[in-house]
Amino acid sequence: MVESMSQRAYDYMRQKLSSGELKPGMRLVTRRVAREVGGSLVPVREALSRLASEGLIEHVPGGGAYIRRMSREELLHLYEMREAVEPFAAGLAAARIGESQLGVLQTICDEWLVVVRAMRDEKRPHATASEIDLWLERDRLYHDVIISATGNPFLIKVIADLRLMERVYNPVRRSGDFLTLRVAALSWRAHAALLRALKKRDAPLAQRLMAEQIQSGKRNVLAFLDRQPLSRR
Amino acid sequence: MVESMSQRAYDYMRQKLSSGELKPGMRLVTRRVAREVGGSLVPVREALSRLASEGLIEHVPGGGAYIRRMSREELLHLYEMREAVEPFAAGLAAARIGESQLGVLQTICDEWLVVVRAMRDEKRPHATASEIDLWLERDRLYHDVIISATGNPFLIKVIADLRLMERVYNPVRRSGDFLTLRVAALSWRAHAALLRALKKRDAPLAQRLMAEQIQSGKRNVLAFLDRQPLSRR
DNA sequence: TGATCTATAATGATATATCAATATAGATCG
DNA sequence: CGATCTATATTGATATATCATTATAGATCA
Repeated sequence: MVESMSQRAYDYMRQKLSSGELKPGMRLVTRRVAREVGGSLVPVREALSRLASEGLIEHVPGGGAYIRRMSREELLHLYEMREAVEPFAAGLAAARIGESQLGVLQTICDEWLVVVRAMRDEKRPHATASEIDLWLERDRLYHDVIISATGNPFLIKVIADLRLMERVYNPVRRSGDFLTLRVAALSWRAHAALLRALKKRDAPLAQRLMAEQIQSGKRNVLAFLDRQPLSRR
Repeated sequence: MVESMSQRAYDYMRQKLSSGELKPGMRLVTRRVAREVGGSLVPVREALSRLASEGLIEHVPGGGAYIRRMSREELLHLYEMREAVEPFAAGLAAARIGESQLGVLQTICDEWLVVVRAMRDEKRPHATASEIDLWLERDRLYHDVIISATGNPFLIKVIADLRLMERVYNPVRRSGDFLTLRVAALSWRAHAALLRALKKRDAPLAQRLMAEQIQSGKRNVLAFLDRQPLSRR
């Protein structure tokens, strides 16, 4: 057993949350999870305790564990929290990021640009499924690089948790056709601008650009929610 | 049983951390904790998992749980994290705090002023033990009030954890004679200035003043550490 | 005496068992 | 046929048991 059962159960649940397989409101039955990861109840409960502490699941006393639901108000609080820490992290990263990490970011921006140009040249208003997968995977990597560049484990942990929540609760990214040419082009421009700020070591600018990215994300989510009927499940 | 064993064990450990009874590097023996709280191993392990997730304890695989140690560098990261969130919270609080909460803060500042004047009039360079207790207890309350005023549960949880860490790892407050007349007077002035900013609903000023408070705290800790020989235990 | 080896105890990690509360599905009755 | 009642199963929460590893204390021997 290379890693503990507790850790395996924890990773298993995070993975399922990250992939979108576990959706808000779903019940987590301890024995079922234990069977799925091939362990017993104790390590699974430990994993669920950790996830509850991170705010991803909710324990109803005597009534089991559920993937946390998030009201519109709570979603706003989530974005508010991200506005507190992620721009701050971007500012730190501007001072601390290394050349090789900047190279990774540049590569990601180049890949995005390829997608944007393909969509424009082929006059496609929406990205393909594989383009969306690439886009989102690179988005995770891009932000991971910046956050890691702060070198601050507290910041890294908190932001990782917030970003996982964002993936669980942001309904936009699950909508399938969110990546329009317009959205892709704007997103590419914003990330490229942030990269330029990091290269120039311009901390205040990097901070401001990251704040704008988050606020833009928040606006998108709110607009989406307002178009949507009340969420089911 | 009004609360779950798991919660009781968790509260028990947080209490012991908060009071300073548990110090960095100490080993936590599951069976011993279980006996102390009157439960069994399972809920205690759940509580320890939560605390580990919060960064307060460290699990050495196969080797037990220890109160986390924090290097000078990690302590700097802790303060850096606080600089990210607490000033932000103070800025939000300036917009959202209610009149009654402002009244609580005013009362606390008044109590502090009484202590400062007593020390000055009686020409005592150091506070008494009971004055220190009062001072620290009101300091906790003061900051709790501000953080709660944000109304943002994410922010509240993260800052509560950071402040608990600060209590565990800040060696200054455990030194007994930290509350000199000078320190008390400066601290009172800083907190009173922040309160004025909150009353004026001046978010940028509140944010800046909170940042200065944290930076000042950081300087104190660093100066203390530099005067200190290598920490024992 | 001092070093090493061994038996014992302590401990972490996990598995299994227990018990009460809750949900579920039949069965019974009006 | 529908409502209610009861037996059964499921589940959460906790306790206890098991097993491997590590620490500890004697005991043995050079």
